[in-house]
Amino acid sequence: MSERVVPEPQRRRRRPTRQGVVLSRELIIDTALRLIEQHGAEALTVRRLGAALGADPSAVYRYFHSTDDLLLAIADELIGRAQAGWRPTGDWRADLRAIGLRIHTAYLAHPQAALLAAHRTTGRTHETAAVEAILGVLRTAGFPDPEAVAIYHAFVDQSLGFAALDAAALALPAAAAAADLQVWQASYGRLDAATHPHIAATAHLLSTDMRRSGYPYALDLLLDAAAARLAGAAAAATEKG
Amino acid sequence: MSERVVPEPQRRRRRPTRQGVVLSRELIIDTALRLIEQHGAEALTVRRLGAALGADPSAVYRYFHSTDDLLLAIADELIGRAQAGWRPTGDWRADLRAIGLRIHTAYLAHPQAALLAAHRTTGRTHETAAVEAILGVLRTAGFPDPEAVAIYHAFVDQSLGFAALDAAALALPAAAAAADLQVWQASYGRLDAATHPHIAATAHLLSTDMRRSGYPYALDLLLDAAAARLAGAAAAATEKG
DNA sequence: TGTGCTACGTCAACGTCGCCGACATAACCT
DNA sequence: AGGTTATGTCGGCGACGTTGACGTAGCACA
Repeated sequence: MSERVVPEPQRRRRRPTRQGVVLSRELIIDTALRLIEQHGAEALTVRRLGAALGADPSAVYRYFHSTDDLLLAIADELIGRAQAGWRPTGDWRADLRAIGLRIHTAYLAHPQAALLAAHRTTGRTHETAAVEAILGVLRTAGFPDPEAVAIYHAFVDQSLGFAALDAAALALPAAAAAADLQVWQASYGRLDAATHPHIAATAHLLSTDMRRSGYPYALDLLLDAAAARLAGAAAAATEKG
Repeated sequence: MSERVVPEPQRRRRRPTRQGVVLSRELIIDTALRLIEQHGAEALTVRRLGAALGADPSAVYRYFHSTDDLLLAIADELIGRAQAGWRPTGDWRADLRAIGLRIHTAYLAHPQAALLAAHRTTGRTHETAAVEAILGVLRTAGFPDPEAVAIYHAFVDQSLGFAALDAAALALPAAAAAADLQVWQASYGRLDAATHPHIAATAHLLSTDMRRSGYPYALDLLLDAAAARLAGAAAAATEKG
């Protein structure tokens, strides 16, 4: 086989499939995303994708080297969607909060792809744009460079980490996901107060709280701490100068 | 079939396999961890596990209902190793910091397994013990229950999220990992100051900072914010009472 | 020491998966 | 109009998780 995939710009012969569909990378990515969205993460198999497209499953390999290649392409699409239309307001805290929540929700909209995407450094245009935007918010807010970089690092990795964690939970097969949720009511709700007093005292709070993502609260904690450090840096500068 | 698995305490007939190995849940878990460690996460299949054990693959189903069941057992084992030997000191902040770092390092010791396990709720003994310990630290420190639960949630998911993220980086094939690191020097180091002023101004800081995990710093930020909220709650209580 | 029960290791098989080599044909170029 | 070749289709390979049936070896009890 050696090279089955032809780069998109060189494609010229758009032969329709037996069922009359004209394939393209874009169409395949959109169809894959729709498949994940409608029928769950485990529905994305090459055979099912072929069926959904109205083409032989192996036709997908004319456009992507492997399913991993396809998933990375989907991931790249997600990064673009997360950033689309964002503009800074000048309020650093509100801006960072908005960016964080955007990343989180964009990834969670397509958990399967998020799992693969979250931990890679691509260096591509969408990524560099995001890095520049976040650093810009921090530096114009008045954070000294070393602090700005450290907070940038913590902020981004926390966002991606939570996104990956929450995406993974969503990407679970339905049965496993239900079981995981059930644990908080079943197991933790019935633990003996003698052996596990703290869990017993807060079981009702736990079972409702663990249903939601912990990200928004964690994000607020991070922004709180950052604000405190900014105030500290400003005070030190005033005192000194 | 209905029930193939016999609970561990009721096992009595320890028949060796054809190759002379005496199976047990513990042996299977250890072997699975070793398999993942040596040959990557994708090497954990029932067939390969059987081969590594010196037993028929289906023998695994005498000890675990499914591969997911096995995975949960592995996850709980990792939690157990993280907590092994930990004792509270009475200083809530130091205690939480120690637990967080323990979780992080325990998962990073088995990056491939961490990737599979970090996002599961097991409800098993090691996990409940860890939950009880963390909640205990927070509640005896004086956090009101709702706040204790919220901070618990943020703390745990932050630890697991970073663990998963950093584990993923460690688990990458050597070539891909090197490429990812290189990006920070190559791509980001050469961006034009006109189009990306903030990155250009901090490129040297970025390339050194992104080499390390952002977790310790993010953890400190979280603890800072928690301490501030505890102080606020204490002040409100004093004022009121 | 012998006998019966059954836990547990083994075997073969099912349906699914990703992926690939070979083939056929329609779209384009000249 | 004819040749080239990109691209859709077909059949099949090896691996996957999982299961039902089978046999045998270990234990309990005599």
